[in-house]
Amino acid sequence: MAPNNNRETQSVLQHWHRDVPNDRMAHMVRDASRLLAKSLQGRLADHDVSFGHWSFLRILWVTEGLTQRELSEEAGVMEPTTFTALKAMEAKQLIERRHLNGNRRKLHIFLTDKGRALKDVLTPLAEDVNRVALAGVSEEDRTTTRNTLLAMIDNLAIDNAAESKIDSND
Amino acid sequence: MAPNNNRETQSVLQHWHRDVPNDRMAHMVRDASRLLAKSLQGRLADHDVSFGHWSFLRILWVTEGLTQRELSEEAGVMEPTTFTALKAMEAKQLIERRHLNGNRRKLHIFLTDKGRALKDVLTPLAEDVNRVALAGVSEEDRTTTRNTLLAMIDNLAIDNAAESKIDSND
DNA sequence: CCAATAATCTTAGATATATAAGTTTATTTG
DNA sequence: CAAATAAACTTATATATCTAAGATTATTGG
Repeated sequence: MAPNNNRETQSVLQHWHRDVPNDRMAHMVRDASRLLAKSLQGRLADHDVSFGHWSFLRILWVTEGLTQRELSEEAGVMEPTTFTALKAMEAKQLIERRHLNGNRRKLHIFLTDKGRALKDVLTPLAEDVNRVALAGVSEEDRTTTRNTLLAMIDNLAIDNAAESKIDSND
Repeated sequence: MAPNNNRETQSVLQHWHRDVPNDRMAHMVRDASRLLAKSLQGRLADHDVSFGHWSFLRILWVTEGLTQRELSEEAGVMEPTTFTALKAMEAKQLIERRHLNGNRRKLHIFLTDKGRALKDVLTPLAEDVNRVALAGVSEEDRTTTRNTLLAMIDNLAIDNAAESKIDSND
């Protein structure tokens, strides 16, 4: 069936089903991350929302009025990333950027009605991707995996902080 | 200790330690993936090798002479990505691109001595990152996590193939 | 209160990735 | 065997991300 695309699919599967060296967790995480992004992206594209914009919308649906810096921290990306995304989102009239209380440094971000309305449309798409991705995985294994990922995130955050400390010791 | 950087570190940790919704595995995978990349990148930078180049070197250390297309499949990336990386790697004299047997279409990739010699230098760095990332995680949990990731990769590869099939039905 | 410092946003430029479309070369088939 | 098709590489362009450095505005300490 469908001899057309699927070259990529096949090769990813082949790759991981051959031999997975015991010390290469990083590759699996990377592959999974790319595929997750692609799956969500495909669904979001139907609503003219990019993957990057979605990650900020998601935060704003919970809390409006955060500054760009706060949004960066919440999203776990650097400020220029946030800046670029928010400028584009402003142009698309998903958000507004406003100075509050006469503070001309901080920029607070608010959703437009359009941006707010997307919540009910897009949230199910992300849930769908998670559901598809985890099909056939037991609740117990999901929990274990979540804990492992959490441990990795902790370990690596510390490692990266240590690295950048060394760098600045020149 | 070091009140300088660590803002990022702190926020990533805070973020994940607050509340992890049951249906948001995707975010953890994405965060872990970014941090893994950053950790390795920091180590590779000392040897003037980028993260992208490393992923091709790694394949070539096992098998030289693959075509660009084969390398793309093995690395799990699209051909333009491979093309750009390999051109840069050729310029850095890490690889050579050669036509074989008079076939002027396929380009086969071979390591230079310089590229080959990097294996013993860089491999430990990747192993180091994996070791750091997984510190404190039991062998059993690692296996479970690997299996979950493998299931996710399988599920998503199928999902993406289905999506692109729908797209081409216009 | 004002000069130094810090915070915040912005700009510039790099890397890693993708999709879409173009070019060249091989292969297949009427 | 020549035209059509397919394979492989390349170019163009876009998105998501980063680091480094610049500009502006607040805050703080003498």
